[in-house]
This record gives sequence, C-alpha cells and structure tokens, in this order.
Amino acid sequence: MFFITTAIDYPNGKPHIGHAFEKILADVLTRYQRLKGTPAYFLTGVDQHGQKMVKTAESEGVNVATLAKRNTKGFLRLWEKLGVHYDGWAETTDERHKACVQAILSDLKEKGALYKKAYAGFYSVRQEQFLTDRDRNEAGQFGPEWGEVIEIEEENWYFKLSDHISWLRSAIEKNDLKITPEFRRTEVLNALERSGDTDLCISRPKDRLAWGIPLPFDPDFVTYVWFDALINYISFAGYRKADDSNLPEFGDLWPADLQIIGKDILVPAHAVYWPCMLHAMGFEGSAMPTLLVHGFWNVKGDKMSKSLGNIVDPDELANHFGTDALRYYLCRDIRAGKDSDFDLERLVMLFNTELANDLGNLLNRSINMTKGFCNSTISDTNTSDPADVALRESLAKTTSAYREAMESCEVSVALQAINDHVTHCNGYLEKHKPWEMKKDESLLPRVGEVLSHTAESCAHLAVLLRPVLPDAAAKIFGQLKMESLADLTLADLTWGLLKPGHQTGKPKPVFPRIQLEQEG
RNA sequence: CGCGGGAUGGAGCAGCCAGGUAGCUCGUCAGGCUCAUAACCUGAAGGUCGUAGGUUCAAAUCCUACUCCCGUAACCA
Repeated sequence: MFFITTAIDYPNGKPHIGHAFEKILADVLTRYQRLKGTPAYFLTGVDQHGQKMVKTAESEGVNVATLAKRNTKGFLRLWEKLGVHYDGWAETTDERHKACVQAILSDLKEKGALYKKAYAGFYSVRQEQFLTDRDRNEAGQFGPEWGEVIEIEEENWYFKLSDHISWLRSAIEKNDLKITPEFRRTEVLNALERSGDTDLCISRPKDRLAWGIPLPFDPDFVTYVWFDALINYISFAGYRKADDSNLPEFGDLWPADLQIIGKDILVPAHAVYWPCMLHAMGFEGSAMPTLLVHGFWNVKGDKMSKSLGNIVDPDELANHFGTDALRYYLCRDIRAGKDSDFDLERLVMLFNTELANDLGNLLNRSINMTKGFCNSTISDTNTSDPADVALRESLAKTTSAYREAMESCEVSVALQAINDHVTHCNGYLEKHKPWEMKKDESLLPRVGEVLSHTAESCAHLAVLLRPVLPDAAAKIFGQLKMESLADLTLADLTWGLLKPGHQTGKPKPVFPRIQLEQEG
C-alpha cells in the first residue's frame, strides 16, 4: 500500500491557498498511484490542539473546542469542494489518537527517554511565552510589545533528542530517511552539522495550557505539539490501535511513502524531531518515511500574511473559476519544492490556453468532425502513414515523460508533457485538413483514420489527466462514450482504446473559456 | 556571520548534476485556415544565459572571486 500523508493544519482560521495546494498535491499523487494500479492510502487532517487555537478562541470569545469543531468543518467543506479525497482523517482531539499518544509517552518514560527538569528564564505574561535573546531589541531589552516580562522558573518534561542525533545523520546520509528535493536534504545535513546536543521540551504545565493531551505519568502537564501533532502520522495509520478502533492495519501502511510538508516545518520538526521520535520508539532506519518538501505560494513577491492582507482564499477561487481551473493552476505553475508567485491572470491564462484552447478544443473539433464527417464512427488506427506513426510516437513520448515526471512528483512537468502531445495533434489536424478532404468522397476512409487518431489521443490524454482533473477526465470519457476509461490503469493504456466501429458522442466544451469581466 | 535558493530575449520559467547548434508558455508582428470553445496552424523579430577571471578544441552548463534579490537561522520549554 502506498501511504501518503500531509501536514495537519491548525484550524484557527480559514484555509488559504497554501493549505489547498498541499492537499491537492497529495490527492493528485494518490490518484496517480491508483492510476498505476497501486493501492494507496491518503491521510490528512487537522491539529486542533495548541496555544494558537486557545488564543484564537479567546479573541473570538468562544470555547476552544467549539472553535476547533467549527473551523474544522470549514476545512472539510473545502476538501470536498476541491475534490480532495482522503482515506483517513486525523483530528488530534480524537480519543484514539490520545490513547496512542499516551501509550507512546508511557513507553518512552519506561525506556528512560524522558526526564523532568526546571528551566529559569524571562517570561512574557501578556504573550504567555518564554523569551530568548533573539526577542531582545537592538538595545538588548525586551520591548514594550511583550508587556510585563518577569523572570520565572518552571518545570517541564524533556525528550532525550540528543541521544539520536548522530544516528539521524547517518540515516539521512544512507538515505534511510529520504528527503526530496535534493537541496532540502543538503539543508538538513548542514543544519545537523551545527546542531548542539540539546534536548526537546515536550510539555506545558496544565495551568498555562490546558488544551492538550495530559501526560499519563504526570497529569499536571499536557504534551506540547511534537508528541501530539507528529504522532498523527502513525496513530491514524493504526499504530498500537485498539481492536474496535476502525483504523487501518499499521503494517500495511508504514513506513509512509510520501510525507508531504511545507518548507517551514522541515527543520527541525519533520527532519529532526520526527525521525528521532520514531527511532526512540524503536523504529529502525528501514522504517523511516520519505519527506516531500514543497515551497510556498507568494503574492507579488511577498509572503502571504494577515498583516499584509494578501491571503488568497481557495474557496473563493473555486467558486469564481471552478475546481478544475484551480487544481490545474496549482499543479501547473509551481515546480519541485520551489516557491512560486500566485497570479490570478496566470490562472486564467493557463486554463484558457492549455485546457480550453488546446486540449478542450482538440477534443471538441475531433468529436465534432467525427460526428459530421464519419457518422460518429471510429476507424481502424493501425495505419502506416508516416504522419500517423509520428503521432503515435509523440503520444508514446508524452506517456513516458508523464510517468517519469509523476514518479518524481513533478506534476507540472507531467502536465507539460500532456501539452506537448496536444500541440502535436492540433498540428496534425492542420496538416491533413479533414474538413477539406471530406469534400472528396474517395478520401472519406482516410478522414476517419485521421480523426480517429486524434480522438484516440484524447482518450489517452484524459486518462493521464485523471489524477489532476478527475471530473474533467470523466466528461471527456463521456463524450467519447468510453466511460470505462475511468477505471483503466496505466498498464492497459495501449494504442487502440477506441475500437473500429465505436460510436463517439456529442461534442460539448469540457473547459469553457473563462471570460475576464470587463474592468469598470 | 552561517546555511539554502535565485539572477537565461518584454513577462513567467526549463536547460546546468552526466560541457558541444539557447528551449517552452504568454506577449508582439506578419501570414494561413475555417472542423472547433473569436479556438487552431505556420513564419518572424527579440537573449554576448548577473559581473570578472580560469579550465577546455568547446562553458548557460565545470572551477574561483564578486554583485544583487529571496528564504531561513533549529534547543524560544
């Protein structure tokens, strides 16, 4: 089973375009595995615990549990709208998750991997957090933004992270823990080079933060983010599950084939803490996951932020431009782990040119002419005309380039490969001009062959497009009267899907052009 | 300071790891076509590939130095 996870989001507000991108990417890669015929399991969810949630709840004057529930619904609704089909849904307030977290913590305590110690430092009462030297201003003082700053001492629980750092380094060097793209792996190794031998604080006193999972061996404390949120990847995969939990079999899923995360939580959370936690629990190098790190969507060169007020709302975009346009754009306009700029005009441009003008129009003209000139009937496509052979070669090239790109999670490159064949097909039609040929009755058989070549191409391309645009692909299958293609695997994607004599359907634009409203 | 990324025709990007006619999309200009979603096709203009050196028969691609831009700087309990 191919196991894909994403980061779990804080539902302390509405999901933005970055949240949507990550989930769509995971959805696309999951669907690709199934297209290959590989069983796949996609886990995503929300992290409902933590200080952020408590603060937001306070500022909105609602109970934190209520806030979590309400905002989680917003995420669920969006995933439904965007066609993000997950198999497992992780919520950190889930009792099954809590039980797993507590079992793990008890174990680690037994093994001596946890200890309690006191820490003294400067604490901001207003911000409810300890301050470090980095929070000091140029004058070396804690500025007024922190409010009253007092020096206090507090006990907490720590995880012996330092015991695992040298193991981690070799695990990454040996590629037991795989990190893609490559430059992110370099970054992690460099970070480890400079790492100290400090341990990781994993608790908060209950009187300071009660919204979390209590430590099973010290109920005055709740576990803090790491041993809560990160554990979701295994707790919801069935690690140490109860018999009646209705969770999957852990052995079927772990290790995760792809853990999709943003660049912000790679170091230290996912590349340091997480593997070390797993190692402490007894997971060996062979049981380490693969991390797929993506970049961010910026807006006109700036990071998206509430203060700049440039947050892009995926829900609104889907309403205005449709799910296809949004999914296509997010998959098309960002490359392997890099940042990209979100640009509405490009979203519209890419949809209109590549989907509406090129692919959509190719399908439309092919079916339309087949209907008008050939009685909607497909001809034999095992021909030997050089142009036909070249077309089939182009398709084969596209298919293999697509596969190679998808295997390395480069969805954008895979879509480019699809476009290449679309362009070839449109040129092929221009060259043969079936609309001219049909005037000569003796050429009608050839007209059928030509049109069947482009129709067959559309069938193939729609299958390849299925992971990214499942609904649009289904529409294409419908117009070709080839609904069964929705279940076809890559291995069965061979020339001759449309049999001679097959009747195609009625043409109807699959990707209606987006008309930008006239400015006023 | 360190670490990572980037600098390629008007715009956005690929190519660089495995040196050998600089590629894609959009835009611009000129043609063609009319089956099609005012879509499609062809051709053209436009780049000394950030700067300066070096290696080589040959460098966008390798090496060195530098400039500018972006991100990040993990123990924050």
